[in-house]
Amino acid sequence: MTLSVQKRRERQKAELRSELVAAAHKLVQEEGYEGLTIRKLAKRVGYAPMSVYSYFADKQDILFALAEDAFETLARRIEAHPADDPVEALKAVMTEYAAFGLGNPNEYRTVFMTEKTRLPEGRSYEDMEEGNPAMKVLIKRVEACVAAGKLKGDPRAIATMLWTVGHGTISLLITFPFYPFGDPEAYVKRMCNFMVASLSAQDIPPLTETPVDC
Amino acid sequence: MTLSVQKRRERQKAELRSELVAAAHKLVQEEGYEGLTIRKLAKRVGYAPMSVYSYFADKQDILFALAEDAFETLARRIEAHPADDPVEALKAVMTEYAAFGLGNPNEYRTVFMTEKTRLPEGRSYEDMEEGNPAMKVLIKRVEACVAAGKLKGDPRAIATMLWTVGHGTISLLITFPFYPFGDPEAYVKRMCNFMVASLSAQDIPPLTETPVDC
DNA sequence: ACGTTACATTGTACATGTACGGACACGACT
DNA sequence: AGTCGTGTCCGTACATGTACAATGTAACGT
Repeated sequence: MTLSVQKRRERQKAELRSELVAAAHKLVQEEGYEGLTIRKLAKRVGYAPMSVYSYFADKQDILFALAEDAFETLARRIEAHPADDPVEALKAVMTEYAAFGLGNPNEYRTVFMTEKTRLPEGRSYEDMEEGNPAMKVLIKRVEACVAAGKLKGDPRAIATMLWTVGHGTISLLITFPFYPFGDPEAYVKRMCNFMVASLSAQDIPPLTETPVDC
Repeated sequence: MTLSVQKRRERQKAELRSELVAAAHKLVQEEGYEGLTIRKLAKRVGYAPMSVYSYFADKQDILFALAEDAFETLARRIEAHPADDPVEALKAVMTEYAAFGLGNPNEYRTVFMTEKTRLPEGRSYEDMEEGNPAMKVLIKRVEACVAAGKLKGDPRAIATMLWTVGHGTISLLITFPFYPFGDPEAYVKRMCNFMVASLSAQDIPPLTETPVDC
């Protein structure tokens, strides 16, 4: 019964990890984002500070776990949105994404604006989609637009470009709240509409691995 | 002679601050970005660690000073670029900006991707242009394009949108080097060309302070 | 049953950013 | 001249993240 023992161990470990994440979540809610320290977290669950490191590589890892939870709810919120017209459905992804980023700047920052020294242990790219389930929805809805003839070109390239602009918009609004963007929501809508209109007018080629001529 | 004495003091202080910045710069060159610590820096200039805080509010402030230096050289590099056609001149701003960001990720990060808890003491918005001289050039060249009839609309709005996309591109390339953007330079050029082409096709209204209808 | 091995837990220790308050020098004002 | 205020410099102290290694425990092989 070696396997079953191993699995029980893993399950135990996963449970304790979840408990730590829950405690961290409560701590953040109660004392704010900078109130989350390893020592306080350990005390909450009755462990020694260093024990936390059996479950998380470092503090970033804890923040990542918190942010992943938040992003899952984002994905659900996007999916839950009504999608009569494929183009409107695509716009909804961007506006919901932006609303989430502006409403959860800490989580957005830890996932999209911090150095990626260590990727969470899986194979690079899929892991990013894992930690960002919204990306999957985005690609799906882009494909729907292409299928409906509203957009033309490579879906992944289009989605990547949309992500690029959405991220630029959100991160600037977060980082420079005093810059005169005007109303944040209006600026988000402007960029969103601009991108959809512009993409509609072009045939977007796939991303190229090699340096390009012009 | 109160004034002159005050000024001498200020000059002295500015000199010492510059000396500290220079020492910090050398430290970073020698030991890398995480080798820059307050204690090492203080030892370099023969001060006690806490003395550094007479010249900088905190460590971020030091990093900011370093980054500002770097951005000034960026502005010079952009200005130095030949600008026969106004559209080409505009594209040159974006590609140089991107090249700088990809080549100096640490500086780019401290200026554009860190929380702005304390703005450097001046009045919000102009200070941002101060720390980012490239923005001034960008607006100027957008105005040139508008004047030449190549672009239509509000120059500041156009410049802001270009900045948004440029920043999104650079920060994603920096943060997710493993995401399959393809060749980074090619992706930068793609976004740059896409934006110029798209902006050419529309009349861009000014940024609005109030929430918008559609 | 017994030694071995792997792993969870922890105690200690260190480097770091920085808050706090003291010591001191020097110009300003009476 | 003497007192005071202001700003510089620094010694001490604390919270924090985390490296290192010791200790204990539980499963495993023999």
